[in-house]
Amino acid sequence: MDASVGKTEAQLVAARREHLERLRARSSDPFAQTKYPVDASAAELVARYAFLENGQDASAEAWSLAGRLLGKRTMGKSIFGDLQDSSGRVQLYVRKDDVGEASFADWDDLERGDLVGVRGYMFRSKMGEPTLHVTAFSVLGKALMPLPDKWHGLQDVEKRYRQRYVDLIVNPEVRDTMIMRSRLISEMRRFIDGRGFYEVETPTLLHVAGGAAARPFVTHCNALDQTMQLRIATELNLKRLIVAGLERVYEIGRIFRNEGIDTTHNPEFTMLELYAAYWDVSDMMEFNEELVARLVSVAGDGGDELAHGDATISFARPFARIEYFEGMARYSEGKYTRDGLLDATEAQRILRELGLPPSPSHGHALDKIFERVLEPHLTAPTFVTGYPVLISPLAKRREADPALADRYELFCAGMEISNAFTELNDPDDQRARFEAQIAQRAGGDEEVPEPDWDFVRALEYGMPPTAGIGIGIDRLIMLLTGQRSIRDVMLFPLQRQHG
RNA sequence: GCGCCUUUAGCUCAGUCGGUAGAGCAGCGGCCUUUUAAGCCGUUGGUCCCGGGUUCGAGUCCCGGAGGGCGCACCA
Repeated sequence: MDASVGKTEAQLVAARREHLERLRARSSDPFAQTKYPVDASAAELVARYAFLENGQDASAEAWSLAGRLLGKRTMGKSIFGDLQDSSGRVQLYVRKDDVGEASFADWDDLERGDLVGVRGYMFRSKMGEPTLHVTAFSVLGKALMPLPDKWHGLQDVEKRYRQRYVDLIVNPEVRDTMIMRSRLISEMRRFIDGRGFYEVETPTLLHVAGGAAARPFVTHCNALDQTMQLRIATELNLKRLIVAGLERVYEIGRIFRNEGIDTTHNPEFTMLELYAAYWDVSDMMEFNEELVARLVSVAGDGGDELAHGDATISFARPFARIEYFEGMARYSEGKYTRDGLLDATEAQRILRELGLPPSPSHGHALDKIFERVLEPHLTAPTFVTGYPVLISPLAKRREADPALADRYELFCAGMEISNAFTELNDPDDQRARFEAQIAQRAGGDEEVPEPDWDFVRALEYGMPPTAGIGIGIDRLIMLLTGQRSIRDVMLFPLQRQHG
């Protein structure tokens, strides 16, 4: 806890401790409670009794619910309160006549933030508010810390991230977003499981973090007395499982990349990777389109559109498709052609022309040009297909055009949503591409991973033709919930430790 | 790493030209048995992010530092 508690805050805490002692003195010790029989939720009750007219009650049916008291309006011998549980909020009404003098006195020592269990029946107040008329209650916990402003909630962004529990208590929109995230991931699993995939877990601690271009976090394993790296992708281990014959596998898990932090990057984030033996990239594209359409429907209340800023994005299928080099040419008025981009010297010249710094490698240059030239135009969901092999070290070549990989990326709102390809399963080609990466590393591109030679050996045992996909879950949730910062779709985003 | 913005009561925020700290909510004491940002009366509460400097005097101006946000750079 924060050691520097201000005087005002200390007084507020002291007052709450006095209330606690008074409750204990009347043998209603909040912290002595172990459980409470709950048979309803706030949202359920409000929905179930929607038919009640103003002033009408349903006193024949009693319900018990529990949650946090978020408001208290004392009117002499009666009290209105607001109870919040995980489903939402419902108003409470307590009368001295109903609960008795001794019990009513407990409410003097209850305040915003406390945890209560209540039993009673529903009615609709004169003003039309669905309300639980409380006939009995228990104090289930005491908040010793004062909650933020009841109207403005918690606005201080830093405190919201550092003390997310407070943010979630008082800011309903934050709760809604996090609950929607959970529902969307759950729906994603249901969709995938329904197609015969096994969910698997592969190691987070690795000797060589591969499968992507990123700097890893480095740590040390005491038992082995060896340096370890945190994974930057799950790709290579999942493909080992394809070699092993599991045929359809996926993992939803944390990935760690020791790089910058901004509105679309957090050092640890959640990735879905999925591999299907005997599929090719076009099977994956269809799967991807269906999955995204399904999630849009969940997030968008059954529709196929999502609000994005002031605009609306349609996810009506089929999504747009454009070839990588076609797109580059189109959005450069024909200046950046396939031949030019595939020439390392010309690619560096284009970088200069765009005012970008020189790249440590040809592949890096292509990515920079793509981000500048094409990506900003990809607002509607669009599959960009046919990536150059030189930036696709793990993808299979197109048979008809060996400079290109059978790969696509799905973009939306200027953000990369997924990356998929027919997997390279020729061990000799894979070994050659790893060797090319060693040269890139030597050339100064520190993002290029160290080769994982055991992965080549795995391919030497034979991997069936396979398609794979990676989806950055956090960015997808941002898109689906209309959040502008990755921190607003993560429960506990990374913050610098206080000095 | 660079630039801009920001940090005042538990929370949300004012604070003019440099003149010695304000409001609402919360809390505390009252009144009130259908209110809902309840209302009415009274009232407590401050490391103005930290450290220097200028000044008779700094929340305010200057320098340095820290946290946070945004943008750029970085980041498949």
